[in-house]
Amino acid sequence: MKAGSETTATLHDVARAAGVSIKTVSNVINGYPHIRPETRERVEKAIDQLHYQPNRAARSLRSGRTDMIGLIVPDLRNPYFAELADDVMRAARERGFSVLIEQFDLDRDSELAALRDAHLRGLDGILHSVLTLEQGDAALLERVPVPMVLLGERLFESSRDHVTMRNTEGAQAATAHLLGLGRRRILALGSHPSEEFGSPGLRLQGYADALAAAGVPLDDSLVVPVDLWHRADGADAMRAVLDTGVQFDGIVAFNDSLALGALRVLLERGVRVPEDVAVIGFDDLDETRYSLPALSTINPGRSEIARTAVDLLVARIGGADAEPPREVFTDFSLVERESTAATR
Amino acid sequence: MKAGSETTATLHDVARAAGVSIKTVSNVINGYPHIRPETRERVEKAIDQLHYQPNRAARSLRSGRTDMIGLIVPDLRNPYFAELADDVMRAARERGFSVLIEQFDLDRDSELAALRDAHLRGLDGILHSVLTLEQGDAALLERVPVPMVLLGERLFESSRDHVTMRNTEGAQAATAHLLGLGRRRILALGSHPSEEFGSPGLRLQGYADALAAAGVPLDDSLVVPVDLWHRADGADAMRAVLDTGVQFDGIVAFNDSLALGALRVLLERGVRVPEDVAVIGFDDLDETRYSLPALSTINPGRSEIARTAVDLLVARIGGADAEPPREVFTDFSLVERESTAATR
DNA sequence: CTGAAAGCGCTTACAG
DNA sequence: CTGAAAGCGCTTACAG
Repeated sequence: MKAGSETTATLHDVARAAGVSIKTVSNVINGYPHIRPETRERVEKAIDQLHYQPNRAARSLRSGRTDMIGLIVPDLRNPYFAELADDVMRAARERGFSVLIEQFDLDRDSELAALRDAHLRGLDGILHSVLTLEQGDAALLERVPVPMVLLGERLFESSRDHVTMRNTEGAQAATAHLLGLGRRRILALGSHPSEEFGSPGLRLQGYADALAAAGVPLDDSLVVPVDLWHRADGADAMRAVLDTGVQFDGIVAFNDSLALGALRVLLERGVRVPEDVAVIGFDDLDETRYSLPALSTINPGRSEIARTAVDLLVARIGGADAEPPREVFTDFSLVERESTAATR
Repeated sequence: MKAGSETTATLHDVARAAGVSIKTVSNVINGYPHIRPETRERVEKAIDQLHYQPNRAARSLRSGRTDMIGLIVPDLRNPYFAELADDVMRAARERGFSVLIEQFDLDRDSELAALRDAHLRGLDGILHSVLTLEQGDAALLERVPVPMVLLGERLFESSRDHVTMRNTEGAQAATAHLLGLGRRRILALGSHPSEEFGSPGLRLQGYADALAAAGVPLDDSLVVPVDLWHRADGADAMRAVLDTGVQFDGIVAFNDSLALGALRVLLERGVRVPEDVAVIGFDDLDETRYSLPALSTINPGRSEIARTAVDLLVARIGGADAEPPREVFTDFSLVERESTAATR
């Protein structure tokens, strides 16, 4: 054993240096009580001198835990998921977990592949942000060999916990907000006609509910399907709508990216926001504060979603694995900014 | 051994089911040649039936590898780092590695803490996006127990590989572009007066170089310090500049977020872009395509930075650990969009 | 081409 | 309060 050697010290090296058994060193490291102060001190000194850091693979092999959770999300270029990842990492860290992120690229095959990935076996648990999973995939979810919590809309029954916002109520609040400004021809931007459930379907439902409650008939020409919810798609859809000549005085966009894309086109075409058209989005992305005009939006409580999901997962990891799956809805709030300021 | 048992199969279970030794199973899994086809087939069948997945902790303990690399970045709310993380994950995956992301929250203590984190020991290598590290921290970098590649400006000498863009040349190109449009009073937005090196210092140098080359004297009142480079900071700085009454006809913002924040304030105040003021940023964030007007910017070759850094790291992990540290500069390009369109 | 055995570095009953 | 020993599930020389 050379002083200053580059080779990594093990528990045995520390034990030898401190003149105790490896059990005692392990006890000190893992914070067990009932160790004589002078023993503890000697061990800690040896740890410092040798720059000892436990071998995580050995610890995991023995304990069966890795203190890592996986976060499976569509992609981090989408600011919603980047901000979600940030929130999840903060919540996980508070609970003593690191986060391994896996992207899956917006298509179904890629999403399924992520759930079959062998890496899952090396994680204590998985947070999965659902995009295309459906009832037929429930069996696949059962086969994931670790605890798992789903984020986003529950499209199906499964044995897994699940955390989501109140999509329908959020969209209803957004629509009611525009109705309260006196708007009557409100575009619903981002529907997915083929999906009854999932965020698009639920948000469309909320839109319809709000109209019904206000006695405003639903005009199908105001419901605009947009397949992907990126900014470019919102811009494209907005151009198409303007080109048809359909009249409207408000927009409920089903996410902020769509709203921001639409905003850009409206301004480009000389449509004034909010004077001519009031616009509200969904997600409360950081950048909605800085768009021109600043975008009103539904804050889905993303931090709370992250915290709740991590807590549920940690509980499962901690042994609450037999309990029935839980479904948690988080609170949302309406954020009023310039794009829906009163103008009349 | 119950059929359909929930307990996880091990190599021994597979070996027993296939009637071979665990060595043979291991050989099949790790793709060694020279296995009789029928043996391989029997083993593969047993693996399928038992849903066998290797225990990664055991594999790591034995092999000394985890097939995971760490990515240490300031924070994912910043779109630059979210897009970088995306690029790094794609590059890593191609090389067979997963990515564990660690954020460090923009302050020095947090950045240093990330480098001391015990989790590093469980990774095959580290990619670290430098924010505040300086010469005095070189010793700390030596102590990181795994291969490491630094991203971003090299502020100091160390024994680690390093990948960055040509900051000075990029800023020079951006400034020259505005000069080429006939602009003469060009704001430099985002300087850090106390830092001579690092991105802010190098970009300011490029700005100064371009002015000098064009014979335009540098006016200190046009060099605007901005501490943080978030959109809100760009907006605040822009308001402050407009309030002083300083005249200008161009802006070189030291990153896109600053540019986007400034853009918002300019439009709010009725300043026309690019007619009154031409604006160019730095980073080529996805959203610069969709701002109003679309933002010209310097594309730093982020994907190439990510790929290069991952490749260097993988080479170190693969044993090229004795070679002297390499410094790699990636190519940038100037992306012309509406915010610097010719108007005269 | 395949097998028996050692050992990676921990944690955890089991003793004392 | 501390020690000696087993064993987590792999990979890897070493034999044959």
